[in-house]
Amino acid sequence: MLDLQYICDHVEEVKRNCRNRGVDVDVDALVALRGERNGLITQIDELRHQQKQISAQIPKASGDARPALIEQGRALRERIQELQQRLEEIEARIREIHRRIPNMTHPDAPVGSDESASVEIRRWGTIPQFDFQPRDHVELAARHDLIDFEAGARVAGHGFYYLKNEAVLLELALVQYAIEKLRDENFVLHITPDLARDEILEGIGFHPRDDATQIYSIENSTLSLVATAEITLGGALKDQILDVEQLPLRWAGLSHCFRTEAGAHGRATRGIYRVHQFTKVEMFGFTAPTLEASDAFHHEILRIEEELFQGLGIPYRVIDTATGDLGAPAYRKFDLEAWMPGRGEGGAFGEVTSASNCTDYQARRLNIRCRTPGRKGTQFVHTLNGTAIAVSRALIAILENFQQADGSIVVPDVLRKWTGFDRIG
RNA sequence: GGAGAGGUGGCAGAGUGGCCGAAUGCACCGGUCUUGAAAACCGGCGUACCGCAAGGUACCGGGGGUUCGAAUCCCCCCCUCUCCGCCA
Repeated sequence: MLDLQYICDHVEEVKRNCRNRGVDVDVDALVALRGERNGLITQIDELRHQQKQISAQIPKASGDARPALIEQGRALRERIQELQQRLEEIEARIREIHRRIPNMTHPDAPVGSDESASVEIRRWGTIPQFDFQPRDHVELAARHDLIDFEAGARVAGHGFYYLKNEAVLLELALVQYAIEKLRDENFVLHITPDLARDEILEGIGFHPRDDATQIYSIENSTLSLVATAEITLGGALKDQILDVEQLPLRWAGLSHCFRTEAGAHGRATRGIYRVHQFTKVEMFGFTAPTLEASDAFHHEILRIEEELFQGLGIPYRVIDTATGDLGAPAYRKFDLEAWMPGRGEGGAFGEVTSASNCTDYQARRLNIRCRTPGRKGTQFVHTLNGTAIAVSRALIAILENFQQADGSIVVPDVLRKWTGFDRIG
């Protein structure tokens, strides 16, 4: 959520930003409604002021002066209630527009309506050249009995799967690898709940009970399954006031992630690229409320993501996400796309991580503030999030990049201390 | 699942219809004292909204209600804690 005052002070910028992000929202209506709202508030405050004065007179008033005062008070109450009702209607309309306005955008973020406008910043690694026809991860998994899609479908439906045998150890190794790296980077480690209250999801920017939601909700409750530990990590400090000197907070969280993938059917449904459940290690940052602070943290998250994939030896490219593809909360977003030899015709890059700077957009909704010594009041902190390892997609990259002519798969060196084996097959 | 207790400012914790936006303590900020620090003492210190300002209004878990007037009374909901049961 943007500050309403900011929106009204920067109408043209906000409108342009909405256009760039492909969000159709009537900013002028918002400004007009706010004017109406302010007028009403002024009126109501004045009436309440009168009412208070009358009420204060009553205990001191003589017996025969009282009935008239009481009657005046009653009349004022009724008038206030009327105006109050109108005010609430207007505020509801304001909220409806307000919540649809996305975050502002980093000046360097590429402007464009979709993915195709995103900019590749750099590449790392060498795309493997195979002197045989490379298999995709589904074939490789079948060959080594690593993933049971049929059992997943029988038990939980399409999009669920069982990891088996070496894949189990690979998942655990990837988690350990990411966790160890983040501990070395001085992140506070967490294993978070896999469910969260809907208000937390909304604060982060998800819409749990919407029609086209990405979120599984628990019936007869206000809980939903989390789509990422971003939700539980960010939500953990809801309504808290932090000391700016203890910022930035560097947090990491391990959780399962559940996604309905509504509307994604028929799109890359093969294998474990797009699934309803996976395991992920996530980074989250709370920084001081300045673009310098959050920008610096953003680049640090990106650096860590790159180092994780460099450590695995998986080629990737870094994408600066176009405005139309940022989603509402992000001010800027970098994605890592790993090379996946089995993807598309002859291999393709596939998204494996993302790193977002959400500035104060989430903090305003979650009411996470900080206090600065010598400064009056509080400010909303900046929040950031980034993927350390999303296991399912990292697994694809490992299986496909490190497959050998004989069908075996070489395990990245950095994982071997946890897998206990250096090759599958 | 059963029984009970409770939700008040950054924290702790008073407050059962008007004198309460709210005592007190801690924390924090400024000052006196001190070589410096601590202690002690003095003063200040919630958030948000409306207003050019003076100032005003709202906020005691959330929502409704009673009343001229509600932190305080009534109703509904949410949450937290304790004990018991069940359970990895």
